Amino acid sequence: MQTNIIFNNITKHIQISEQEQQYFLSLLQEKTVKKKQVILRDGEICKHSAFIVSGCLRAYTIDTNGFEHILQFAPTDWWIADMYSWITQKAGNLIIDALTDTECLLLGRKEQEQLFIEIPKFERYFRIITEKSLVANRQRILDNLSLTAQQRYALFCSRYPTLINTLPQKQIAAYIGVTAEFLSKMRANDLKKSKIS
Amino acid sequence: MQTNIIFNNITKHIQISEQEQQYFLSLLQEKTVKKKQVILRDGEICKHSAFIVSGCLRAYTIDTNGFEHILQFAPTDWWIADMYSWITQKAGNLIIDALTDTECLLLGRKEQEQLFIEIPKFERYFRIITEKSLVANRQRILDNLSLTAQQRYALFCSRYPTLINTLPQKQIAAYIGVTAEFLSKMRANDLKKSKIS
DNA sequence: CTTATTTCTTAATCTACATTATGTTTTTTT
DNA sequence: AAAAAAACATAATGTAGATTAAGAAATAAG
Repeated sequence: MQTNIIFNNITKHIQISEQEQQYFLSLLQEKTVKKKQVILRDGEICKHSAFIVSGCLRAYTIDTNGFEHILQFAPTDWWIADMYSWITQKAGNLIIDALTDTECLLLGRKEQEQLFIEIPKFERYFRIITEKSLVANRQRILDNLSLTAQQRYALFCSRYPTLINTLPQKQIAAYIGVTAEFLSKMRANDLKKSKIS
Repeated sequence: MQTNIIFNNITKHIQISEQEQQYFLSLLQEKTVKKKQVILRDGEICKHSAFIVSGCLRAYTIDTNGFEHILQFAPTDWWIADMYSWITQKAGNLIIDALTDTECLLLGRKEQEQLFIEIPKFERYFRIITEKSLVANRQRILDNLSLTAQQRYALFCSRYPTLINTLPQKQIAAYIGVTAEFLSKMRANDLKKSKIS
C-alpha cells in the first residue's frame, strides 16, 4: 500500500522526521474494503478513523422512509469516521461503506491519544485538519440554506470535479439533498440550455 | 466582566495553573457590543474569535434576494468567529452582529498561535472544542437533509430550550431554514394539536 | 454471452413550503 | 405616553422539488 500519500498530507501541515514517520506508521493498520462492503453500521461504536489511500468510502444515514442521506464522500487523501462516535466512543448513527474497492489506513482512538502524548505535533495536525473540515461543513450548511438545487449541483460539480465522473448520480443526489429523479431532470435542463448557447 | 466563565469552560477539557490563567487572560481583550451592532462585515478579515460572557451574537449571510441565513447563534459560554476567515486570515463572507447587548472576550489569531507555543495544552483545548463543533455541524447537515421543517423546529426547541424564549421567531426561522410566515403557521398547528390532546 | 441488477430518463401528479398581502400585537424610540 | 418600528399571525396563491410509475440504458454477475 502507498503509505507516502498520508505523509504527503501530514507534511503539508507539520514537519516530521523519518523516525516519527515510522512510529506513526506503527500505529496504523492497513485495510482493504471491497465495493459495497460496510465497515461501520448504525448503532456501532466507531473504533477507527480511516485515511483513504485509494478508492472511495461514504458516510450516510437512512431515514424512516428508507432514503439515504450522504454526509461525506471520502476519496483518496481524505479521512473518514463517525466523528461523534469516534470522539465519544459511544454508539453512533452513521453507516460507512465502500463505493469502490478501497485501500485505507486505520487509526484507533487510543492510538491517536498515545500519538498526541508521544509526538505533540500531531495534535496540531489533527487540530488543523479538523478546523478545515469544520469550515467546509459550515459552508455546506449555508449553501443548503441559501441555494437552489440547481445551484447546489453546479457548486458540487465545480468543487468536486473528479467525483462527478466516478460516482453514480444517485449518490450525488443523496449528497446535495434532492431525489435522483429531480437531479436527472435538472441535468436534462442544463443540457438543453447548453445546446442553445 | 465575569472572566471565570471562560476558565470554567476551559477546565472542562484541560487543567491549567493560576499562572497559565493569568497569561491566557493577558492575551484577551474585553469588548461590549450593543444590540444590533455589527462586529464583522461581509468581505472583512476576521481578526478575532469571540467568547461570549453574556448576551448573544449571531453569524449569518444575506443571499441575493436579501434573505438572512443564520449559521450560528452564540449565547453565553460559546465561541464565535468566521472560521474560514479566522484560520486563513483572508476576507470572509459572514456577518456577525449582536441580538442583545453582549459582553465578550476577544482572542486574536496571532495571540492564539503564541498561546499554542507558550502553553501547548491550549492546542488540545481548541482541538477538542473544534471537534465538538464539527460533530454538531455534521449532525445539522444530516438533519437538514432528512427532516421536515416541523421536525427541525421541534429539534431546535429540544436542543436549545433557552434560546426559544430569548430569540425572536424570525431568527429561529432563519436558522432552521424556513420563512418566518411558515414557522408561525407551524406553531399555530402545534398549538391546535396540543389543545386537542 | 446472457440474464439480472442497478442506474438513468421522462412525464404526470402531488405537496411542503415560499410568496404576497394585509392586519395585529409587541417592542423600541422619542 | 405617543409614534415608529419591528415582530407575529392569518390566508390566498404560487412553485420547487417530491412522489409515483414505467421504460431504457448501462453494469455487473453467472
